[in-house]
Amino acid sequence: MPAEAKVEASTARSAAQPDTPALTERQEARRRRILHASAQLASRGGFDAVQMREVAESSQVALGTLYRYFPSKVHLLVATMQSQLEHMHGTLRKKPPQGETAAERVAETLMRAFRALQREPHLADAMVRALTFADRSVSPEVDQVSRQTTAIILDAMGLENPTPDQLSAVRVIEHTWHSALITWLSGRASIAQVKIDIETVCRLIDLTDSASSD
Amino acid sequence: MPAEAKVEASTARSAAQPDTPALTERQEARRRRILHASAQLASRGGFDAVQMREVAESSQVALGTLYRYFPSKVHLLVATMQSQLEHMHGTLRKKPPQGETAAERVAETLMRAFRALQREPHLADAMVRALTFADRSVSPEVDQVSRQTTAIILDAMGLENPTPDQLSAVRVIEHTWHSALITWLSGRASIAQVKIDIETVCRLIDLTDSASSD
DNA sequence: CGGTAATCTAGAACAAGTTACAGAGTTGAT
DNA sequence: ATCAACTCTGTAACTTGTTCTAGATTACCG
Repeated sequence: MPAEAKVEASTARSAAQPDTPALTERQEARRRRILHASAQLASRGGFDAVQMREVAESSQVALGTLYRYFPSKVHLLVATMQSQLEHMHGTLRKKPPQGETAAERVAETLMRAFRALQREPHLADAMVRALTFADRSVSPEVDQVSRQTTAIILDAMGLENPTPDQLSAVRVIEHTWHSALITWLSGRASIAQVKIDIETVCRLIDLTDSASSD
Repeated sequence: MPAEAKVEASTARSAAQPDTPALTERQEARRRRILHASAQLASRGGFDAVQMREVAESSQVALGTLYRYFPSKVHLLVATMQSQLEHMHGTLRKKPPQGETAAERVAETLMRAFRALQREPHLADAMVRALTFADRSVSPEVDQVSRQTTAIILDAMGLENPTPDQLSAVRVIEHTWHSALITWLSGRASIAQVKIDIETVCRLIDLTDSASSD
């Protein structure tokens, strides 16, 4: 039998990954420390500043243990993004967007998220770069992030049963969102530019606004 | 004075970067060998298979020289993408798309490019991953790729003087194109999915089809 | 309590990107 | 032909992500 008493954690993570082997309290604590250290280092210097040895030291964990929890730097940063996304989804829920149309509400929501990212541009850099650099071995985790993002957008649209067309539009919005962030982070597009791109792509929603949910 | 007689090359590259110090024939040859080796290795195993030491060896160039020509692996792969893009733009010019509307023609063009990438998925992986992973130090080169892509799309639309709205739509299409490629490369989206996303985003063009060029 | 299986730690070792450097090779000018 | 300036080569060193290993800890079970 394994070490450290297993405890059923009721976090979003265990809910999302029911096959996860269930962690001890101390293990949960370690995991939190690691993610915290990761976010902290990322906030300073972005992707490059998140160095595995430093994360391990900051979180009081041996390097090998860090790799047991997160099998690669990209896994770690994608998990960091998951945790930040959950936080943001919670925040967004509290103040739903005010726009008249679904397109306006989605654009408003994404701009709100964008402003949050602007407050920690280095952290944003680390998370987004990891997300787009992730290879197949990180697919499940990246997919989880994608689902979370989709949920946020659908929330903003106020839809229960989106049509396939609407889901396509949402996917395109996500594509634009990620790629626009990258162009901003690498200094090739201004904040204003990103705003325009988001507003532009959100018009797609109106194209599918007729047929809709229950 | 420097070594090796300077020769004014009339390639797309020197035309695009007039500040480039102009290369010797032998230097042009080295550069070509390097790009060729890069593409070859990428075609095998994707991003990870492009190892700087191997590229240097394959192209009969010392490691230091490789770094003089391309200051990082990402620079190298972005340059590889530039060269591939030029080739593709040439190919596409020869057979313009047949669609009735601008949206159809753009979608057709991108799908043609997509099919080309499918023939060398590893190469596509290396180039696209490099492109989205590039940091600020590669901005000029990435921007060049972006301009080239924009040119291809505008060609397909058949526009001379695009409106700001249309340029926004084109940017969003590019965002979707890059991000959709990534989801495909990382196995999170099927080919069919990418097709749908491209077709979906191309509808944006119709939204701006009224006001247009001469 | 004692045993055992899994986990954790500390540190070495390895891999690949990047940098540094000494010496040889080119090139254009004089 | 010689020189100065630049470039190229070959190689070692350094950095950081990743893997490996031996020994200490922890948790559970009887």
